[in-house]
Amino acid sequence: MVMSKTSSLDVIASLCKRRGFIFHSSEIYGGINGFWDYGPLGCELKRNVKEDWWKTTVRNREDVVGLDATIIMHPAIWKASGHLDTFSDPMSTCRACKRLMRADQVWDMLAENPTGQSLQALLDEGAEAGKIVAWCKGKAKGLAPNLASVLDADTLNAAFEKLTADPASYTTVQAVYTLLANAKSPQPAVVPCPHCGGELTEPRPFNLMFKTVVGPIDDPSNVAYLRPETAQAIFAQFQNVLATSRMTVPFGIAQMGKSFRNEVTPRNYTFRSREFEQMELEFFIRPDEAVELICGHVTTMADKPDLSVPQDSWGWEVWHAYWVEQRKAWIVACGLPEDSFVEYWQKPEELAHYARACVDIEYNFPFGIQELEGIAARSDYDLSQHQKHSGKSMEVFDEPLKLAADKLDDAAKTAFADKVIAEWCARGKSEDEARAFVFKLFTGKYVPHVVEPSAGVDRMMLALICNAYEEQKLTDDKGKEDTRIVMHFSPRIAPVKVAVFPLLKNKPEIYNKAREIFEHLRRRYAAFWDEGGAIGRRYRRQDEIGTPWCVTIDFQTLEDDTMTVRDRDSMQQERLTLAQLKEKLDEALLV
RNA sequence: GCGGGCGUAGCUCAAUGGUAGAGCCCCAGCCUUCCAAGCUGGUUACGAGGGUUCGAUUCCCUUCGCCCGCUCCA
Repeated sequence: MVMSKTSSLDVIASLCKRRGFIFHSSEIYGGINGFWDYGPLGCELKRNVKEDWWKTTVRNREDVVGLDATIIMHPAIWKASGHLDTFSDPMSTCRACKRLMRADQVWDMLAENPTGQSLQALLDEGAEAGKIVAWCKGKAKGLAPNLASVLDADTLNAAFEKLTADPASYTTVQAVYTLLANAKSPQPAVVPCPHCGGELTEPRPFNLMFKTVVGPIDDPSNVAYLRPETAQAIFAQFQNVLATSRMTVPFGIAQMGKSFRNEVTPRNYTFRSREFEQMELEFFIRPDEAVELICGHVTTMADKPDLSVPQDSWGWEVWHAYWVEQRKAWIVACGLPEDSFVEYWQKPEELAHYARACVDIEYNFPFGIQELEGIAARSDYDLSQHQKHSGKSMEVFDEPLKLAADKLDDAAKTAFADKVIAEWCARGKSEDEARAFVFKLFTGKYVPHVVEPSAGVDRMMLALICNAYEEQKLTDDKGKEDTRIVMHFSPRIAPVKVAVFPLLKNKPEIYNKAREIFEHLRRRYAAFWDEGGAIGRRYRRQDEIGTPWCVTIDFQTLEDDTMTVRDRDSMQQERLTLAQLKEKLDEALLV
């Protein structure tokens, strides 16, 4: 058997369409970029992935509860989270060198690049018009070749006249650079590209969040956004969940649902879609200082802890590592082999300013190694932001912490406070901030920290589909070659679990017995009935959609109630009774 | 958003300034005692809009989508 695992995305996309996994959204109207629909099999697969995640993350645990919040929320949430600022920068493109850049960063970029620094040096020497002209005729040809004064002698002359007539107006790099681009141009002045001197387009709003209007009046005061991530609702509803779920820190809140991002470049099939679905968990933990007060010490990764069962003494670092392991275990359970993905620990300089650590789980897609899921240790950033912006307390009261603090005498408290203040100051925080935090801690209160495993449903599905796809070259007994396409989905996520065939459809006794068995099985498992064509063809059809087992009812079934159970991957057959078959399925499918 | 390439049936691909064809898939029927067998019949396409032309799937323009690169990426 010759196997081929390296398949292009085109071949996979073609199968997905042919068999009803994935369609392009709005296809009859020409499609719409960055939006994809799941067909009959795709939606079963998606449902299975989500249910498996939910069961593993929420139902099978005692320390995680769920939330299902709205997609449209108060716009202040996105102000507090930082999305409104970071997702909506006006962008300009250079007409000459085609670079895209944030309009508000143009002058900073110039100041930091060789062109700006070269000009600054000229100004520092006391910029005379003649020197600037010489610069345009010399150095600038390499640094800013598309600058109007470099390209065009008339513009350069006009610039010279203005520099000579009014030197006081041209004392900054920005003023001179702008003049060199605009000396002869009609109004309005253009902004020159910091990279090449070419003309930038007008800044265009580049909103990565989808905007909408709440209520019938289309007015800026009614603007709201489709959420760019599901996580923020969890923070916004944190106190409600805490108050009603009878949970205490450490515990988690999970949510699955649609999110929307106006991606610059939707690319790579469903990988980067504008409408996508997330599975996010916010797992709230005690700050390390609280752990220390309660347990007397904080377990870190240096202690090489056993990560299988959570412990009270774990600090954020261990909790983070724990969730990385949990998430990897789930991914493997869904059918992605351990060696098909990599765990990438972001380097300190790559981390967002509030993040303490972030691990990307990356899968080796046909188009490259790309992120499936991220597990971030986000400190108390999110809850603190919402506390600040909403004015509502995001603190919890931690009884064991209060009891532990009460046992300390004043001297011990002072010593502890001094230690924490020193640590905080070493991390660049203010002494006042640290003191306030410790004071709260002694009363049993703090804003919880959070570890956030955030996975993309669609990315997971794409990885599962890519991983499952295989073309096998088979040679039969007579030496005839044949290609078998198999989707090796794990039974847990396979869209159809079991297919039922009557060996012959024109023999009523077999047919009726098969229907009876099918009706029995379908009530418990996603089952599929197929009576069309030869038996081999029916097996191959199921291979292509990844059905793990096919059962065939034949004459022997009528005698001893056994049926042929054919395994997708090995193509081996065995005879089982209905009870034995159910046992086999239950064992493989239990999450 | 820019540059380049590409859009013909569900899929993979032909041909053509003058009625668009194949293989596979799919559907119905016959046949069939375990791996895409056979026979009969059937559905389905020039991405969209405009222009040139007696006539455009073919030439031109616009648009939409896909692919590659650039750019961007809490």
